[in-house]
Amino acid sequence: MYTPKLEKDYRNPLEVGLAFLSGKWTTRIICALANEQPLRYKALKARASGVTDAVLAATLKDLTTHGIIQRQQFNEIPLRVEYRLTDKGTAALPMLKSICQWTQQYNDLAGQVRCGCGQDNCQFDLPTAQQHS
Amino acid sequence: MYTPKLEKDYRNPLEVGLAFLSGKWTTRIICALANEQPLRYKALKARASGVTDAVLAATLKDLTTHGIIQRQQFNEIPLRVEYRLTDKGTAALPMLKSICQWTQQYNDLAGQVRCGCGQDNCQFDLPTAQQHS
DNA sequence: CTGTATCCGGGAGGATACTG
DNA sequence: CAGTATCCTCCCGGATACAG
Repeated sequence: MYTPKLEKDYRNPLEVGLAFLSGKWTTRIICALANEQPLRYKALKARASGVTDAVLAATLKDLTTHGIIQRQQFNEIPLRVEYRLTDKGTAALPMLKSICQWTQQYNDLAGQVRCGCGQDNCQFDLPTAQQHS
Repeated sequence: MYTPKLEKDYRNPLEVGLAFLSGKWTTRIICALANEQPLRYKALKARASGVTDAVLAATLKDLTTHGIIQRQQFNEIPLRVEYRLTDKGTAALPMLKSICQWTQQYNDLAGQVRCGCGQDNCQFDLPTAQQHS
């Protein structure tokens, strides 16, 4: 189990918000859930390609703790767990969108970056610049 | 000098944009410049209280490289350097604002976090929740 | 005054093995 | 199926000393 030693030094809400999104897999999970809900653990792992169980589980727990996603467990055999965005998580989407747009508007990223979540309608999978201009 | 060994794995513009803002002092410098322009090196250091020269210089160079701030050097004795936001940097402010608002709306941060930039009119110094509701 | 060079610690994130 | 336990690597950010 990981427990931080040093205290964070947040000086305004902006930094707190940024900290929520700073995890390597955080936005990828939000992205996946924004396109398809609910998703099971295994489905999330497939969409966040490259993540290991240890890191995925930690990220999901973190997002759940912060109230961005919701965990629903069904005690079946085999075990089934479904994740979906909370209202807070859904409310974050326009914010993420604005970051995405700013980046595209001021950088030449044409064709260089794709979401890779595997969903054709992924709203963060925007390969061409100025798509939203 | 620091040179990264592993390549970053950006999958969409969102992650690229987030990476710009991920430095510990990045938003603090943008915040300070948003309230007062131009600012000299020493003034920036005072406003981003706690930063060391090595880290401040690295952050400024990074922001300059990414076209978010502009560096103007006057070859006087003693040396004078002024920093200000570029158009790209200014365009980032609404985006930062949206992050700030989302955080405040969905978290109880009343009185807990302040910018500390020392400017009375700092637009990121928002101590009470729902200030923008 | 405005930085750079160098060294260093801590922690996020990853690999692997194992479990209810 | 859906995780946890443990160990480990890599690099960001900080301290200090020094330079143009």
